[in-house]
Amino acid sequence: MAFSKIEKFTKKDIWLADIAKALSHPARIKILKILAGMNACMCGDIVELLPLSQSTVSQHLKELKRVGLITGEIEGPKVCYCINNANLQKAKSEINKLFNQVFEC
Amino acid sequence: MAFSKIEKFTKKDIWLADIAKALSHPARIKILKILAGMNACMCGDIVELLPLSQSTVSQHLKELKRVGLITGEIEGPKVCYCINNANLQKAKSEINKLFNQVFEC
DNA sequence: TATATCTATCGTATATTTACGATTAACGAT
DNA sequence: ATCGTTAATCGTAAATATACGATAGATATA
Repeated sequence: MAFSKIEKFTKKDIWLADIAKALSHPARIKILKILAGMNACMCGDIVELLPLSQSTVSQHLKELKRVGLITGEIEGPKVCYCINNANLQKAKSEINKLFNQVFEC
Repeated sequence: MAFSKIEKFTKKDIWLADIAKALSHPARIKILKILAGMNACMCGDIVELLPLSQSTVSQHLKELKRVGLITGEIEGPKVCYCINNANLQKAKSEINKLFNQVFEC
């Protein structure tokens, strides 16, 4: 790769691509669904619901947190993960906007 | 990585992740917007609109074609790329479904 | 205070992605 | 038939992602 060319694109496109990247692994899709199904937030029993090790799940959670789709609050010895509804809403609407923009061809 | 665990997830989640992966680079987001702006399909002058080499753009086009978001028809010595509206529509609605599913928490 | 539990991080191995230049293949025009 | 144009593919290098076990840090409980 020598050097990444990512900085040559618009902030918006970089942001959209970054959200898409966070959604680009089935484990992370599943984590979002699990967190939704719990309706209150929940801690890392997520690990038991995924066919992956604790450390790998932790990495996937970190990636979702990085783009702001979830939050993780320390609660005693556990960590309580939640969907970040505001950011999810923003992601949804921006992705929709992209699709609509691409449709009008 | 030793072995990928992707086959341990549902077909639907794998498919969603795959679409997201195709959208996970700003060059591919921009390519979709370019193709939309042309409203008829167009050939690889896309290259001139991107800060990337011809071979790199070709790889990005291949990735978008792989997941079916665009089509590429040979037209003489050129290749004419188009948005695949049906597949784009499907992607849009499934991603929306995912977001709505995750919201109801 | 010692112990058990939970989760992030470190170190590491392997796979995949990104990017480029060079080459090849396919075609139209001369 | 040759030449120029277009775009895919090959070979390669470097960056990033995926996955795990081991370890470390934080905390609740005994």
